[in-house]
Amino acid sequence: MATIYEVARRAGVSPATVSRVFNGVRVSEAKAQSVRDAAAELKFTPNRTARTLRRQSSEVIALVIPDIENPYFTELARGVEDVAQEAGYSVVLCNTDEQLSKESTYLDIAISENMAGVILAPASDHTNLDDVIASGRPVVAVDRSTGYDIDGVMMANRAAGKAAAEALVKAGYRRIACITGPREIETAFERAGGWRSVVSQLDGGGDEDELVRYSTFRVDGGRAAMEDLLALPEPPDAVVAANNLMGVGVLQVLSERGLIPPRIGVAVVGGLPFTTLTPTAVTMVRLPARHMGVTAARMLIERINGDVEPARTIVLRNELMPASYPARA
Amino acid sequence: MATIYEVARRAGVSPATVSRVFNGVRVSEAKAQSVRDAAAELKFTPNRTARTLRRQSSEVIALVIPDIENPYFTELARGVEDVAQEAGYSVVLCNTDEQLSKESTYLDIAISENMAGVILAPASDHTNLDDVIASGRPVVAVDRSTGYDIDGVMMANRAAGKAAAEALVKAGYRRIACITGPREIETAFERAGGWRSVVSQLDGGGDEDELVRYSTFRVDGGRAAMEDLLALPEPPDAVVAANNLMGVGVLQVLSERGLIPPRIGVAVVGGLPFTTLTPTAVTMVRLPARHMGVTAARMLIERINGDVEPARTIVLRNELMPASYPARA
DNA sequence: CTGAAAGCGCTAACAC
DNA sequence: GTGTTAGCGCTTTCAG
Repeated sequence: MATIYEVARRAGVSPATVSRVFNGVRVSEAKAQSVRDAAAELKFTPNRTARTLRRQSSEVIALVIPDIENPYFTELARGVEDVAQEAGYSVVLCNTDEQLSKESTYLDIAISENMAGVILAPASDHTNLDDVIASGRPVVAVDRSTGYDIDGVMMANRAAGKAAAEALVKAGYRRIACITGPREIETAFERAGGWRSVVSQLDGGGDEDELVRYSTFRVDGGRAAMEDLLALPEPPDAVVAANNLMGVGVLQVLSERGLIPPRIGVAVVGGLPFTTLTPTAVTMVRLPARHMGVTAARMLIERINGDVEPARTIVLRNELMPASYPARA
Repeated sequence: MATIYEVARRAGVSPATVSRVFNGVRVSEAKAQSVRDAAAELKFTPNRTARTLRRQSSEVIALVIPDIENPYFTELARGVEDVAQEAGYSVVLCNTDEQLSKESTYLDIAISENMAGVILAPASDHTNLDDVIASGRPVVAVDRSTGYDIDGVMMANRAAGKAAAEALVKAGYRRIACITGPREIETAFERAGGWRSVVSQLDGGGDEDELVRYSTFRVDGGRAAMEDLLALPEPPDAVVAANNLMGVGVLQVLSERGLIPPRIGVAVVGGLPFTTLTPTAVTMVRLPARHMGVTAARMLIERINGDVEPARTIVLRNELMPASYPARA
């Protein structure tokens, strides 16, 4: 790879001038042109590593997410990417697998690679951000909050859980279970909280603990929990799935057993990705994942550009897509 | 962030010794210990940017894929990631959106960030790898080939298309269409080729051009093509979808029109991700995406470690999951 | 085994 | 406007 020095020699200018041309600093048109020509002939591309070392900051931002195979997070990633690209940043995607150790490795890398900033969907509420914050890099939390005083973009999780449960109540179900993610994950806990606030008002209130299941935020987690609920002496007549993948798992189990909605009521928080034959009798509470990514990326870039306002948290509204029920059985 | 010099001073040794400790070069145990202590007290983390600049190579590998929202590619990414992590590399994921311009930007970045290597699923067969190859970085192609003499891991695409079509023939269908991706994408073309080799043998052979559709490798692409086929004066009685997302689109359209398989036969190359209620009457030709990622990552790491054998291409076998048909109508 | 010192490629004062 | 120069933090000869 050619360096700035070779370009400079060929163009008959100093290395500094070459640097200026590539950084949009004013240079006489004649010299600028000969630099561009020389650069083209040598196929010169500025070495980002050197630039980063010198500037103490790179043009890449880290997006750290817990599950790259979850379409919710890839949609989020698209949002981040589109905004970042626009602003001249590239995005590196880091998958933590919900593990604190992987998360902390990636955070270290973000620091030691001098990345411009990080957008983080924390693996748990024990995530340690001391170092990255001490390093001065801006961090924005997405999807889940952190306990630190930093920017964040969240979903209205409680409201989403509530809306899901209410839709089922309105449809006439009375024994409504909830399948959610691990207690340590805020979104899981909050969505279940929304559900709880609804079912505790029902006639049969008081059964909540019997009807909630904490599992993994994945398809198999939803499956296992649903099977468990069906094995109850008095199984539920409806269920709220607290995320998209769990919703898929729930529907898989139900359809295997011929309990297709509305036989058993189903509401899911999040969309059902790539569905082919979804029963229309499923309520969805759509979460604007892409929008969350866009918003977070914009905030981060403002911070990178020197914004020093106090930390903000933005809560995104979700959208209820009520089930349409077929003629009543 | 502390530097190697501060650690050195505190430990009473030279910077070189600190460097040695962090690079596993032999140093007397006494000094090593005091370096470790000093580093811990100062919370020292080696600056990767500086190391990269000096070494002319970083510990990150680029994975460049055309669609991060396609579960096929995220599954591939997981495979890559697991192997890379194991070997001490981190993976940065770059999404090209099937656009050559984005692809070439990311390739440039990989070079100018001195990345250790790149795994690339080319956006088209016009992908230009001159620069990255000239830079000496190893490149492994996945999913699609490149026209360059480099390592690659591919699916048996023709065989997959053939198997899909054959399964439909065996099930008794005779007018079998094919919905595939853009002609410029090798996998699209090859899978269609497999289908063609089967249907051209049928009684009604000769209709192939009428029954093939080239569209985008996405859900809406599959939808549009399926609708188009159904509008034919003599619509097909079955269809091969050349990738997972197109398969989803096809099934969506069919189920909206009450043409659920086996009313119309469907075979899809790739899995149907996150399905809830898939008719059992759908044939799938499973593609081992994760395995492709694992294999590619291993090859790349061997190259990074100095392997100079001639380029190899590995073709992965797919797995036919035949439809199970309900009692005949 | 250890230290001194050069330099990876670039940018940003600082002088002119 | 432009050139000179001093590092950014690290690794790696080269001596000792």
